[in-house]
Amino acid sequence: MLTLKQIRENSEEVIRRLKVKNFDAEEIVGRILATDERRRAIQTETDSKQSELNRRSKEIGALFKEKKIDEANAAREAVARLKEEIKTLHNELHETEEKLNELLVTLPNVPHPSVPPGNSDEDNVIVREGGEIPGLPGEALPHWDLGKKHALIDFDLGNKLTGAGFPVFTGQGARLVRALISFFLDEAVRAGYREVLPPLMVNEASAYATGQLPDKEGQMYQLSTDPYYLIPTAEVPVTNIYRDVILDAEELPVKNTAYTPCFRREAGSYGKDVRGLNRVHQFDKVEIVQIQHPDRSYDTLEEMVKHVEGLVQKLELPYRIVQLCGGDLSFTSALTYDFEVYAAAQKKWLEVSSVSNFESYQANRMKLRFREKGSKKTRLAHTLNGSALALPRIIAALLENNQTPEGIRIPAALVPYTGFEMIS
RNA sequence: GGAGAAAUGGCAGAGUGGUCGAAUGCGGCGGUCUUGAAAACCGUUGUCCGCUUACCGGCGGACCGGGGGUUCGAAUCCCUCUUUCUCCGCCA
Repeated sequence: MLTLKQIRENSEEVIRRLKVKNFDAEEIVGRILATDERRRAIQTETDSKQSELNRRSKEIGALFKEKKIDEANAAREAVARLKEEIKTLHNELHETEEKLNELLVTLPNVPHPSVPPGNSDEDNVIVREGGEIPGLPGEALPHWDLGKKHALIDFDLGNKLTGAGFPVFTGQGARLVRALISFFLDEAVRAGYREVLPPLMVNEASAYATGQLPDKEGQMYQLSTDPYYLIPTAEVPVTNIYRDVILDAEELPVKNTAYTPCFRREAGSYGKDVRGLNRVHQFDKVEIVQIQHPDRSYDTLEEMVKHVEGLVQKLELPYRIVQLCGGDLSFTSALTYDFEVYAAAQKKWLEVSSVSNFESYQANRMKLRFREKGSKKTRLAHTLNGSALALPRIIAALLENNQTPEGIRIPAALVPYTGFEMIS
């Protein structure tokens, strides 16, 4: 969430920039400022009363020690009312703090000044394109047909075992999944990321810290037996490693990578673009996460984009990088680049990665700070993450684009991992 | 799942109702000594909030696993939750 300082000192700017996200913050910001003022007034009063009580308690203790029992008892009665007042103020303070927090979490992150205005993905800006779109013959098959033809992906079986959106990979298909995971992890480790294998379920505090709660509660699978959520992305556990942590500035940037399955309910998205692997409830993804000094976080964002770009290039996929417009930007992000690859049989661009800078929005929620050498003050760090990469749509594009009369060609970079050059 | 024990600062560990944000040791930081380093010695060393301050800082409040309670006063007593350890059971 945004810091109170940010809102207090730049309220006009916050309101103005949130308009780029099509978010009208005017009223909420007003209420936040009023509630904050009230909170501080109550705290000042509580503190001074508490200070008095503390002082008197010490006096009473001293009186008892001097055996002045009557005086001590009189003093005890005298503080009774003070205690009542403090109790009332305390409750009020608590309520006000809670209310303030409830208001704060409804404010999305402020977009970076470079974010273009817009309402939907149609207003996103193409930053860069690369690779070549293959010319396929008219009878080219979409990946769901290829998956069936070569016994790589079984959607019906997944439906039997679990339900729609839980595909089963088989044979060379399963092997391709494993190869991609290993390839992506190796590339990340080569780029200096530490490999992490986190839990696939997280508690409420973790889901809250990265912003899944309360904003996207309906998108996560929740257990009914324990208060845990199935992770929608490795971002959640991996970023939360640093919840309530104070780092030394020299430790930055902190770079972690993790492969995990991801679980998403995808409530509200049906019909459009959900065929085959285009949208599923469980999928595999390698995520890269960085914690960086605020002065350098945008350089880091570029570095991460470059990393992801290197991956799609090695996979020889036609791609484009788009900067999300305000309306398409997620609740917690300040700036996001999406990667899309072209699936030549479907003739569709498929989103395979999302690389974002959250600035201090997540860090503030999870109290992730760092300290400059020699300084006593702590500052909020910046958090960033990106998919590197999400598998299903990569597989869709690989299968579709590389189909030949002899079978499906595996890009050279992947062959050491698959152990075969051709699916046939 | 059952029984017992425990949770204190970066770490180890003392503290069982007041003068305790907390002894001591280690670690960290600054210094003395040294050509340099080590050792030794001296000093310093948590976080958050509020008020104040041009700045250094000052004052007040909170925090000894989380939440609640008893008391004029709680690290210390009580309740509750969580976690860890030991034993038993189950188990890949």
